[in-house]
Amino acid sequence: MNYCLLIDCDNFFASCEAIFHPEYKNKPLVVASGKNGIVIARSKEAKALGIPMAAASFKYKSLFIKEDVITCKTNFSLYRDISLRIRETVATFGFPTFVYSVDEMFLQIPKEQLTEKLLNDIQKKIKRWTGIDTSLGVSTTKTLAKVATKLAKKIHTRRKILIDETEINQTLKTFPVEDIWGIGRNTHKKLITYKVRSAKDLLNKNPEFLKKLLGIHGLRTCSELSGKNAYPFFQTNVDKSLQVTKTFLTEIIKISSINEIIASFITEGCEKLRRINRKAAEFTIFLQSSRFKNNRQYFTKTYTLDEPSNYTPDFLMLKEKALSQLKDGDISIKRAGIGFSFLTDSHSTQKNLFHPSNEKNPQLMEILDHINDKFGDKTLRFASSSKSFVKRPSSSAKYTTCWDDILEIQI
DNA sequence: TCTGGGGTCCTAGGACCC
DNA sequence: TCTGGGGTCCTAGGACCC
Repeated sequence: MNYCLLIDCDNFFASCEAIFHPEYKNKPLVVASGKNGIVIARSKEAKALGIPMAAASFKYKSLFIKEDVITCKTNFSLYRDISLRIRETVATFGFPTFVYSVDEMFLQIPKEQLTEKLLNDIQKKIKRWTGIDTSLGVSTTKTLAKVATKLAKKIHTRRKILIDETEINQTLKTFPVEDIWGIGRNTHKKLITYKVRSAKDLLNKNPEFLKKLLGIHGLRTCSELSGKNAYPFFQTNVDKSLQVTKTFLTEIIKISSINEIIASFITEGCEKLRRINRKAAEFTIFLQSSRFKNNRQYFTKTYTLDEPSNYTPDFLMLKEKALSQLKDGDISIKRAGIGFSFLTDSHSTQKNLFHPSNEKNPQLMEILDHINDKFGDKTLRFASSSKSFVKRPSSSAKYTTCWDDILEIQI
């Protein structure tokens, strides 16, 4: 029998920013999603100042100034790379591992091998090899391991083994239902009307009621809370869809501008597809007006391709088709994006019998990717895509993934 | 004035078939 | 006037996660 260990990186994005800036240590720091974006990560000190998650940063500007809060713009290539290093570090312990997100992973630990010392060793090694602090929670199911991790974050060791049945029971009595993994805002609202406030209250409801109110999710959550695994340890790790979306600083009404922007998204998305050796059979373009205003407008077009593709011009053509239906001012666009779905392996794609593909030159894309890899993004680009459609506030350097950004130190 | 950007899975209802 | 029943598949939208 195995236990389930969840490793959760503390304040992950904020901690990543601090790795290469010792002067950021023990200072309030937030990572925001753009110039006026929302706060998506906070250091311990920033949390203590009462800055909530997902706060619109412009609303907290004066607090940021008053308290000397360091604000960083997201630097995902850095976070991804640090995440990869953490995985490599954890792999040295040799337990089956399922990576759940950029800052969380589950490990299967055989019952007889679980000790406080093991957990301590894992934490220490990750800290030493990557500079990141972690919280560890152990229990019998993933959902309970999540509960344990929540508890761990309140303990100074940041470790919690929650396997004793009586203790689990006691814990669930006071564990807020909205903190359970899988219970979101909407479900919480529903549950409150039935006076379900703690995890235990949820467990006490009968299955038929739960199925009706929350669907299959509710049943699974309950089963996990009672110690029965409802999710396989290894879940699919293959991407099923891929998106590129952006929210703009100001609204866009000119179709020619949106044309360029979507073309850039397509270029970026197709590069991603080729990097992960995937082709898409379905393609979506969407444009949206601001979600904070009345009269929300949407424009969505989905195309099914005759044959899966990751050849940029295929999608640029579909974009022409979609956007030709619009004229300036039809919609004031605050957010736009594209999505690829029904991804298949690019080496074994199904050909279409009735629409034989015109011979595309995959080498062309290979060369393009190669040149851009070597000489930097957008060295070579399609004329229809804009070179840079937003002035990006600068992120921290790509310390670990870009030769030009490698840190120089004097000793 | 300014409010990420990715993902996954499930469900209800319509279309369609025999 | 009266017009079945059971099944599958597809899709949009909703809920959740980080």
